[in-house]
Amino acid sequence: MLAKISFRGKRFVHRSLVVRGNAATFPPSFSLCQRRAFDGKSSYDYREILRNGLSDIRLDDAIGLFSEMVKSRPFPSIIEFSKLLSAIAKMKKFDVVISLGEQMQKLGIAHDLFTYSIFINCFCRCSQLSLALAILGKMMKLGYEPDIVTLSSLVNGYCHSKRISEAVALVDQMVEMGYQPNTVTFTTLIHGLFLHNKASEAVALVDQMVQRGCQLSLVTYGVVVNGLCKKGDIDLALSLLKKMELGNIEADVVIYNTVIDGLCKYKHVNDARNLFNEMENKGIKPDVVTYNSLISCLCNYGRWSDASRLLSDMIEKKINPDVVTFSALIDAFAKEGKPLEAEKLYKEMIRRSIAPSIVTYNSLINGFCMHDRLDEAKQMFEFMVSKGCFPNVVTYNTLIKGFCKAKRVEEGMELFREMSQRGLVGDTVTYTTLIQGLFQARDFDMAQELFKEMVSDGVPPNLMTYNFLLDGLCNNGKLEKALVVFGYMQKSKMELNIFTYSIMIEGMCKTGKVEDGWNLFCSLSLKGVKPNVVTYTSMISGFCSKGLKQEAYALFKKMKEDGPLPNSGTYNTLIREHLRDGDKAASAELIKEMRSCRFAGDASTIGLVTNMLHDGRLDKSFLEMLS
DNA sequence: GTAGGGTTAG
Repeated sequence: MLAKISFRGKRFVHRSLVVRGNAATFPPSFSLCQRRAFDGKSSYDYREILRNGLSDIRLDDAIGLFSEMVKSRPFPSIIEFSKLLSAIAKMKKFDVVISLGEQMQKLGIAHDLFTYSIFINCFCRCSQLSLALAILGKMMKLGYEPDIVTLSSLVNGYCHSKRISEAVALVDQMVEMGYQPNTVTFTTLIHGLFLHNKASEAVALVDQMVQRGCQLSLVTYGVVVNGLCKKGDIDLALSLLKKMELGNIEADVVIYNTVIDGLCKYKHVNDARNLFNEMENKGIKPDVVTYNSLISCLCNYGRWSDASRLLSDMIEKKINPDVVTFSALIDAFAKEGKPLEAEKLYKEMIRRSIAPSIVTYNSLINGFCMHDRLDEAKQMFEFMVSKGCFPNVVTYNTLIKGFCKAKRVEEGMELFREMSQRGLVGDTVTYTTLIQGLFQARDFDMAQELFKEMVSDGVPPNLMTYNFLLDGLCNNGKLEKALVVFGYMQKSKMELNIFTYSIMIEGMCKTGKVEDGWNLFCSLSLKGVKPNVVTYTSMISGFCSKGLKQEAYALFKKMKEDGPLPNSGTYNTLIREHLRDGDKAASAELIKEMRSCRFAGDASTIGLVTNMLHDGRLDKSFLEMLS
């Protein structure tokens, strides 16, 4: 069950262990082997290493140290073991700690309160809460009472095991039993609440902890500011940052980065830049992450020249760009259809010995796909594999989307099969893209087949998947089936959007169920969903098809008063209705209005007018008016 | 010698 750690004994010994003695004459590893060969056991003092502190020790060396410790007789004290274990836990190598603990057990080295506490923490951190609880039971049987530290670890364990209500209950229980939750306990729970999208409870708990006399720490502020930024409450995050600084807790670069990134994500680039200046004025140096947030943000706006300027700026300030910096810029240039610029940046990152990552390659592939250069996309795909960088589900999704968009859905399906052969599992995006592609190619059966496969494979369809399915069914004359799916969607927890309703309204209107369509349209305001231009146009078209010209015109009027702006489709639908009706004056009037909005007659309208010209119902001037 | 957290790219 637990990860086994392979021991490669001597290779793990820390350099400082061998510097003493004949290090000058022998290379380190050689000198060590020599000594081992002499006496068959370690001849250096692990105690000295422990005394000197383990803060900078590497994992390999820590494991080597452990293997030396278990060789010595008598065994080192449990305090010495716990120093080593906690150093490894600080590296977040929790599985290693657990494995070493098991080895101690096998060797008959008894644990104490501290080592048990370390194991409980490690089990909690790697989501093995039940094992943590088992250790707690064992520990209590031995007469050790858990203290606030151990209990806080368990609170963390519940938070990380999606059992937030039990985490809350545990803290309540602790209070009942007379424990005093401290800053760490509260901060852990606040973090858990944010992780479970319970931001308001988290914020309320901050107030409670203050009332209980617990000081907020930099960590507490970090948790809260991050949680607020992630849900878009940037103003509150910003005011907390100010409050923290007024309370004499010194801000660091990371908390500024968090807020700057939040501002970037929620489209306040200028505020982000202002905060950037503010932090510099306060003497907090921005780092590569700060720049990466700003550069990515500018790239997302297509402001690649501003982004490039920031790259020069950071290099000037001797802040080294990394793979994230280059990937963001390469992504922007590739999307913009500037492959030469992207390649220049790619070469520059190689020159700086920065290894491209899968994200870099995926961006390059996406750039080619977006500009219908599928052959080059595939070449890039092969190139990345040749460089030992293996495609992931995003790589395949990008290529599949490219092929579907280029109406080459069979090749998309081929890629889908290939990825399965490589042991990669398609996700919601993969299936959704292919279902859309298949419907577009009018391969209705295969599309529905794939939807079934998606569900049976346990890949959860999302709203987009369902919308494509509804659209496909409606376009295939299967309104009844679409209505069943729609009914299911309404009963589910999914929040349907205007696309869902537009598809259904159009489907109803096109099959003559205009009244049903109208009822659904009227129900939208109750649902708090605003109809868009497509919804209005579908409904207007529905009225027209039933000859309900007045209703159509009334809805058009309402749309102009408080709805979305009519588009070419809206005008053309109404113009055709007037023409069929023989109402030349009204048609001419509407064509004029449409032209003033810079729209022109569409193929369907021009076709109708041409026919009417031939049979003499219209004169030439109509055709001229249309374009 | 034991507990908590926050930032960036597709």
